[in-house]
Amino acid sequence: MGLRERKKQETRAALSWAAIRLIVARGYDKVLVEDIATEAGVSPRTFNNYFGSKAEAVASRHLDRIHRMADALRERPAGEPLWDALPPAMIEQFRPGPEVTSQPRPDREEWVAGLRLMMAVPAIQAETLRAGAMAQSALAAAIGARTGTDPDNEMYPNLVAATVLAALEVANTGFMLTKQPLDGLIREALRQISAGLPPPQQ
Amino acid sequence: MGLRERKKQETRAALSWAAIRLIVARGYDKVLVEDIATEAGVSPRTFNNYFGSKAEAVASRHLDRIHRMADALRERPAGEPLWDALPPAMIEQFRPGPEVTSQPRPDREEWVAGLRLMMAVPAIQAETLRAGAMAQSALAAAIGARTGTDPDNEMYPNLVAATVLAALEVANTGFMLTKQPLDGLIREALRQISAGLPPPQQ
DNA sequence: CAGAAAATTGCGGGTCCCGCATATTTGCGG
DNA sequence: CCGCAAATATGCGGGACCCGCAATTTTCTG
Repeated sequence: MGLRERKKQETRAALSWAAIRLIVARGYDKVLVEDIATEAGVSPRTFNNYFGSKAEAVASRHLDRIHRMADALRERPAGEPLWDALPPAMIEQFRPGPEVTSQPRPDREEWVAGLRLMMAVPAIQAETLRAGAMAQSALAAAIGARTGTDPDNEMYPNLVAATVLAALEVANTGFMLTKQPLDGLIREALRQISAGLPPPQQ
Repeated sequence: MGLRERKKQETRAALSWAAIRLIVARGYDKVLVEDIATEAGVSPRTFNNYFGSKAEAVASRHLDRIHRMADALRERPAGEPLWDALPPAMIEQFRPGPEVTSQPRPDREEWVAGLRLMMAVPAIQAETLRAGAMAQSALAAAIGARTGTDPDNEMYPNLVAATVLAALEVANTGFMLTKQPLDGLIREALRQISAGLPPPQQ
C-alpha cells in the first residue's frame, strides 16, 4: 500500500471518528456535515467523497471492526475449532485504539448516554446494520476458509456469518441496556448459538 | 379498530406498494416522493407524515411481514416445538396478497430484475435491515411467549429472534442470486441453525 | 348536529447529496 | 531533480429531501 492509499484511510478514519465524537457530544441533528469536515480538516465536499451521509460515516467504524474480525479469524491457530476461534477473534476488536486513549477521556457516563442517543437515531441504526451486511461477505469468506466451504455455492458460511453478526448485535443491545460487560455477552450468545438455541428446560 | 385506524393502514399500505411498484419499474432515483404520493392519491406532504423517506416506505412491507410472522407464531398449535412452528409461520407470510394478484401481472423476469436493482440501493438495504430490527422485539415477544422466557430479562428469545431474521435474510439473498424456491431455503437455514451450525464433516 | 379530535395539506427553509469543472497534490520515469 | 500523468481535493450549483408550523378538511363522539 502506497502513501496515497494510507493517507486516504487516515482521512476516512478521521472523518468517521470526528462524526462520532461530535454527534455523541451534541446530538445527531445539531451536527452538520460542515462541522465534521472542519473537525477533520477537509472541505465539506470532500466529506461526501468518502461517505454518502453522516450516518454512513458513523457506521464505518463498525464496518472496519467486522473486517478486522474476519482477519483475526483467519489468524487463529489452524487446528482450533470454529466456535472456539470466534469469540476471541471478535472480542479482540473492541479494545480501544490510540485515537480513544490519547484523547482527554470524556466523562464515562456522559459518553455512554450520548452513545445511546446516537444509536437511537433511525438513520444510524439503519446504516450500522447495513455496515454489518456489507462486511458479512468478508466474514463468510474467512469462515469458509476455516471450514472448507465455499460462500458462493453453499449456504453454510454465509449463514454462520449472518448468525454471528446477529449475536453481536444482540450482545451490543444488551450492553447498552444492562451495562453488563460486552465480552461476556458475546461469549454467551455464541455459546447458545453453537448449542442450537434449544428452548430452556423442556 | 375504528374506521379511522383502518383507513390509515390502507393509506400506508397504498403508499408503500406504490413506492415499490414505481421504483421496481423505473429505478430508485427516477421516482420522486411526489410521484409516489400522486400514485397513492395523497399530497406529497402526507407521504412524509407516514414515512420518513422513500426507503422507509419500501421497507415497511418487510416490517409488516415480520409482524405477521410473530402473530402466526403465536397461533401455532400449543404443543408444537418452537423449531417446528417457525418454518410454517414464516413461509406463510410470503403468499402474494390481493394487491399483487389483482394487478395485471408484469413480466416475471422484468420484475425480479427490477427488484434486484431496487435491493441494491444502499438506502433500501439499510432501511430493510432496520425494519427487521424494529420488528425483532415483536418476534422476540412471541418466541418468549412460546418458550416461557422473558425478553426483558433474558437473552434467549432476543437471540432466537435475531438469528431467525438473519436466516431469513440469507435465504432471501440466496433466492435473489440462485432463484431457488424461497421456502426451501428458509427451511434449510432454520434446520442448520437449530442443529447448532456444526462445521461439515469433521 | 355541534364540538372535539385527528388527519391532510400547503408553505417555507435548512440541509443534504451529487455532478461537473477546476485546482492541487502525489507518484513515477527520465 | 524535474516535469508529466493520475489521483485527489475543492468550489459551485441545483434538485430533492425532510420537517416544523399553521390552516383546512375530515371523522368521531355524545
